[in-house]
Amino acid sequence: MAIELEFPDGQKKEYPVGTCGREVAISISERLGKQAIAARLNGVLRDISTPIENDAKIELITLSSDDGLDIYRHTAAHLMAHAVKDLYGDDVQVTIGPSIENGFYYDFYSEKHTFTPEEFEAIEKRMTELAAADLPIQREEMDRDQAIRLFRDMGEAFKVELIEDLPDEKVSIYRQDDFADLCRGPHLPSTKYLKAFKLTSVAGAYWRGDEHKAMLQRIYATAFLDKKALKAYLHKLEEARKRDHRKLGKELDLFSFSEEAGAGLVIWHPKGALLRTLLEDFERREHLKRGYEIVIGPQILRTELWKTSGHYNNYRENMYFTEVDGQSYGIKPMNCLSHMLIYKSKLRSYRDLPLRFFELGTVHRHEKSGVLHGLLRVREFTQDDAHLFCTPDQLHEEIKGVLGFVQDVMGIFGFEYELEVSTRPEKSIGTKEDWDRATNALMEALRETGLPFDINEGDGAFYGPKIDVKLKDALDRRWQCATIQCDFTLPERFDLTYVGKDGEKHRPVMLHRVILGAIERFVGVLIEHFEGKFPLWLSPVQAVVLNVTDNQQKYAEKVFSQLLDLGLRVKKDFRNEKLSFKIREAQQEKTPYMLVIGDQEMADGTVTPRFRTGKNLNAMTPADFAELVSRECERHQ
RNA sequence: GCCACUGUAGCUCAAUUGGCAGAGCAGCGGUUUUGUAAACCGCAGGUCGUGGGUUCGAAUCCCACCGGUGGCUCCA
Repeated sequence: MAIELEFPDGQKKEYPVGTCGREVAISISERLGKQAIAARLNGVLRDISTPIENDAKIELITLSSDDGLDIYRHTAAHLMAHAVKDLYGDDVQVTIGPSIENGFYYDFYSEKHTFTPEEFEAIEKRMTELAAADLPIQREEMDRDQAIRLFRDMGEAFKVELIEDLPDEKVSIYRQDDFADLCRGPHLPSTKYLKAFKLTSVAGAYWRGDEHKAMLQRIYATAFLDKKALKAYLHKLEEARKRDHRKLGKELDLFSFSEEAGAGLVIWHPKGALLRTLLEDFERREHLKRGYEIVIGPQILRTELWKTSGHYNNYRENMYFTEVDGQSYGIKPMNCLSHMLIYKSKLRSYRDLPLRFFELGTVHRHEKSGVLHGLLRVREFTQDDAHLFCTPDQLHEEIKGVLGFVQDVMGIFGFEYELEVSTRPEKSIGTKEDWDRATNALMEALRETGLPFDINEGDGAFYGPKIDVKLKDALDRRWQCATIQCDFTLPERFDLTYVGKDGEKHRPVMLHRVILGAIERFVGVLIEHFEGKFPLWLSPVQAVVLNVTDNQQKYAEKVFSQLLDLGLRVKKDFRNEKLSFKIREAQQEKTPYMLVIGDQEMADGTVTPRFRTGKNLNAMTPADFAELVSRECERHQ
């Protein structure tokens, strides 16, 4: 029997026959300063105490690794459940509690008790006591039936249900003191390792993620290896809250929502509307550059057409309907229909393809009330939507073109993003050949760009596979923005054709795609990304003219109108206030440039620009300043 | 939609266990003419989200509805 050990630093070592696994692990862990808390045994994560019975390849896991931290948090989840059971006993049933990014959660079920944040401190206190008690955490394997009996006797019905659904004959449970939990593991050897955790929120969650099943109470918590890291994380959260787009949207007077207008409907104020317009102008330019044609369709289309497209059957509960002259109309939740009508408006030849129809299309979707979230989830929004129609041969190049477009645009804004390919779901239409061809086209194009991507098996639309692009917001939440979707149904349902070289009719391939996604959502992510300090080319107000006293007002007016004429987005503040007061306000509005005009500037025919970082430039003429601004804007576009 | 929490002046927040609704900022009127993040004085501003109910009396307790927050399910 031979054991090959791999240390966290990559160093490897062989151990001789006959060595007991536990001893090896412990002795190694001692050599590492007791840092090893788990091990990857022949590729599988296991407890550090796992006995080794055969030849084995062991990779030691320390807390400083991602796996280690994950195990740490998972054990912390058990600790929380343990504390909750200690405090609330049989009033509360345990269910599951995994580790997540930055922490963990545990779902509890109770008819008698509702958790509130006021109780967090008491739970944390109990957790700290249990951790300090240095309780050994022991794994135990038992037969399914035995485990079912065990948890049934404990009154843990949810655990019983879990075990009943497990395929294995043997299940493992973890014990610490009198607390036992069904768990695959692995876990830390003892509770004493847990040093820094904090309960953060309580929320509802469906049992097994099914909205028809019981509603559980989920307690979210964060956990780090030490108090310092925990504090740093909490500080980061605090900072993130400061850049919340809902807060900044109000402070910067960009947009609002109105209870009177209705939920999920954005009201764009002058500065927000200008920001949005600048984005839209940018989009039109970028699309025209890439061979897209701008089109515009109606906001409502007859319900019959939504029946043809399949939306009436598959998407009706998300749609709004209205009646005109006794005819039923559907308010569009998507822009594809009119684009297809344009395609169908005349006979198409293979020579016409690819066709790329672009529309800044406003859509309405009846989103469930509970999901609305600032600009990130609304009921009326505008997509930078395009539909590409091409021959099967062109598909690959078209997808590559869109991916390149996405890369360019994300680069301009400096966004981090993740890519996912979603493959065929169970409920879907189209032939296997269609799906394979399209999925391969998506993946091949992605491989050629060299960007890393994940595969989301079975998560495609029912009509075709897709690539999703997810941006990260200030709280590290992912928001889907860009998406590229292949569609086999709509060309079929609408009988779209083109005449091929052979003179025969063929079916074009259709791609739905958006780059920013929804302008509303994108603006929301953008606000958080830049913390409201938009780059000059996107700033609704690029500069504000400030006079020091009334004495320079006439000259300042002249400068102001000159800059307006030169195309700058400029405001003036000639109020009878101290300069420092006006600068403070301009700073709070995050205006990029403040143009100070005092007697000196008036005498020289100049302005002194102050950037929002606090940096002053040398005095310059208004024309030179306008030149500087336009140069700076060009760099970003 | 579901679970929990929540709604007071334009904004940010107060209001002892039910007993006359308050502050700062913003606004308005004065004074002040000011050089890089807050000059000073005064005035005005609210049917306490809406509608019911309990009570001698409700911002406060109960119910319904409309919003919002944190999640879940769903999604751009």
